[in-house]
Amino acid sequence: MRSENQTFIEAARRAQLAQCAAEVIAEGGLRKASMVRIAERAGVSVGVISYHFGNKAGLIEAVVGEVARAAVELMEPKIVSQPTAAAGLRALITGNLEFMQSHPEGIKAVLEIVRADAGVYAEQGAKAVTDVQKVLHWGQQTGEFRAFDTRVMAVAVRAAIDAVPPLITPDLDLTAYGEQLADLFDRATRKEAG
Amino acid sequence: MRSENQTFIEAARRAQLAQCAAEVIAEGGLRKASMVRIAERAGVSVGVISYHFGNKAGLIEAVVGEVARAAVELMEPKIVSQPTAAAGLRALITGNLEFMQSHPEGIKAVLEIVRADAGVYAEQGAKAVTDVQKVLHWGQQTGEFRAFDTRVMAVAVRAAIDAVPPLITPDLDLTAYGEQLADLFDRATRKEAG
Amino acid sequence: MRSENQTFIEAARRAQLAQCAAEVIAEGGLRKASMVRIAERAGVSVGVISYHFGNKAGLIEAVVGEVARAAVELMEPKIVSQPTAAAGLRALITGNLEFMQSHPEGIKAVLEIVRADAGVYAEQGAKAVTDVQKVLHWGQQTGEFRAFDTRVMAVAVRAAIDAVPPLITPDLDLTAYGEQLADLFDRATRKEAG
Amino acid sequence: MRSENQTFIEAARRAQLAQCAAEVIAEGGLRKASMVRIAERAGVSVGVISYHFGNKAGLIEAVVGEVARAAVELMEPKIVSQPTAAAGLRALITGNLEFMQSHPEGIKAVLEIVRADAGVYAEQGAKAVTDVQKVLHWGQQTGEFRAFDTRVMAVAVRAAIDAVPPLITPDLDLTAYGEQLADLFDRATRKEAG
DNA sequence: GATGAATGAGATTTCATTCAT
DNA sequence: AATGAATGAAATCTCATTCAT
Repeated sequence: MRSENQTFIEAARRAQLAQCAAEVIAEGGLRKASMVRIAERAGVSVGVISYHFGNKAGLIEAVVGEVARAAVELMEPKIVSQPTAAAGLRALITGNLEFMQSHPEGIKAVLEIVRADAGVYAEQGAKAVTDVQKVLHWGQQTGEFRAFDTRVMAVAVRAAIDAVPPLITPDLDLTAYGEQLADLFDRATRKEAG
Repeated sequence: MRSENQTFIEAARRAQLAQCAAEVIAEGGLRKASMVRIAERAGVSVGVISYHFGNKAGLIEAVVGEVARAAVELMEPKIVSQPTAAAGLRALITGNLEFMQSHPEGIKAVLEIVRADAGVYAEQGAKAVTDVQKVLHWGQQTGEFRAFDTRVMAVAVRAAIDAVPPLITPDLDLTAYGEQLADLFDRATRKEAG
Repeated sequence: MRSENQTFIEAARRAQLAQCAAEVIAEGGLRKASMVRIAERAGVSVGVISYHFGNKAGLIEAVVGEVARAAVELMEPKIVSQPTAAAGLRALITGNLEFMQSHPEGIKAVLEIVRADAGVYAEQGAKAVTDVQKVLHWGQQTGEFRAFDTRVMAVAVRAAIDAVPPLITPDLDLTAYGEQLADLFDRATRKEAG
Repeated sequence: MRSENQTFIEAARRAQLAQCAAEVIAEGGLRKASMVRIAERAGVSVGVISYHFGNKAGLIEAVVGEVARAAVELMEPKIVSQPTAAAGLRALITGNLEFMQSHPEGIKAVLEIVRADAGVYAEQGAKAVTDVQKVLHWGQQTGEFRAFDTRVMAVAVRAAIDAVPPLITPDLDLTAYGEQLADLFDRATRKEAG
């Protein structure tokens, strides 16, 4: 019971610190997100971060991990439950934008991180593309989608989605944006006379 | 003849240093592109960079400036000479990819810079989008293009293009990639039964 | 007890570093007083200074602040408690020299700083003169002092005082020096046949 | 004839460069007076300074030398030709201020230099004081002056004079200032019932 | 578990000086 | 004589990391 409690506290602490880190990164970019600033935001001293995450890389990894986990959790069921590939692609796009709505700092931070440490996160970046590619293959095999290079299309979808976070303002209607983007790629992928 | 010669040497040195900077940035990202590394690549001492560009910001500006100038020079005439907006959009996309073919390090470096110093280059980034938007407006006014949010579409076009440089390898056929991308946005923009 | 202790350590460290800085500046001038030299004198690494004072300007400010506070504390009551302006002027002069006796490095350092960063400390320099000027006005209004340009006199008093620190040696009798200087300005200011 | 001509050009060049250096130092202080800035002011390249003066120290020395020579030339005859020590002291003070009138940049520059490199110019500084002291001794021996510590008085005179250059503005009446200062020290030095 | 003082490496910038042309 | 490109040292500042308490 004691260790469970401790583990719980530990997990909560890690989540809190990761959240603070995400906020700081989202606001000022990765370069300005020093350990001191993150610690200040969390109201703790720098040593705490080292204690919980080993080093800065560990913290960054945790930020990415938390957001990725939440993203997959939210979006995956929505996509795979769709009856058609076209609906799956639409769900993928709108699901991503919904996620941005609910986790704007998290997604901004992760994009900052992935872009700055492209080398380290190459694998994650590649997976983000192949996940899209799977849906595209699905649609080509069912005959819903026309013939096109799935990699080119997947990269474009991914890029179009990842371009959104920096545009987010209180005024931006992400639902409408998602519909526009989904229409865009619906037309780009489907066979001629839908 | 003497001063011309000296000006020539000066210009050559600047070009050489800017080229080295672009290479280092393209390879390792902006964060790892310290003055020391750039100077080492060029085979000179760090002071030389300060001497020619004043400071690091001056060097970075020079890199961006050179690439931007070359890019506009190559692409603008191609786009504006097109008879239709659809052809203009295709030219914009394929022109960009052609430019990447000839200046891969330059374009990689500039994208790194613009993303890392988003604040400083916000204007340039916005212009890159509005330039696309102009072509889209043109097509909507001639009736070639369907109704869509031009900002969403322009951002997607720009993002799809800017996603390419990191993918470049000796094996990648940029011409084919360009045709695929142009087809993608051709279908995404045109009226139903073209 | 713990936090008080820590605050105490922090304050002691700051005072120690400010003292070391003052010594180094007093000995070799501000130009030679690099962070490295000051840190060496204190037996710590350079980063410690940034840690405690933010940057070099912060350290310098601290040196000036400490000395100025101590100087005002020591001298102000002595001057304002005098019954006549003549006695006030004498107290001002001898008080300054007494302070030099007890804080020779501090006063040397501050004079170095104020002279080197004339622009930054223009206000402080001006105040040092107007403080003298006030006493002179007082004497002219009570009729103790003859008519003279109080600015010229005040500048001369201030300059004569500030010229002393570089002359300080173990042999120099500052009390006698103070009496001589006070006599000088007593005669310079008073009405003809006192 | 050739070498004389060359020597003449050489001397003119040196004087011009020293003048430019004095101006730059007077305007921005010694710290901002880099070789590049001085060379720019003179419209030549940095190498020229090294060529003519060996190094920066040589240039600085030349600046001090030129001003000192001009000052002595102007003031010495005025002082020694006075019939009384009191008149001599007055001439010393007003002569110095007249010199500031005609060579404001030179005198500002020299004061900057002497203060910054106090160690190097200790001798010159000492001489400036003993020159005053000689006049004071003279007055004490003739009985014009009262008994006082000539060193204290001389330092005060020198300090009061050297405090003036930073105060110079187009509005400041240096002649009036000189009279005030001369009156001050006249009263400070003379016997009781003048 | 937490603190925060201290370290030391790395980056930029400035500058006097040198030297080939 | 003059130029100006290049060097190399010195200085400041920022930070991730470590460690005694």
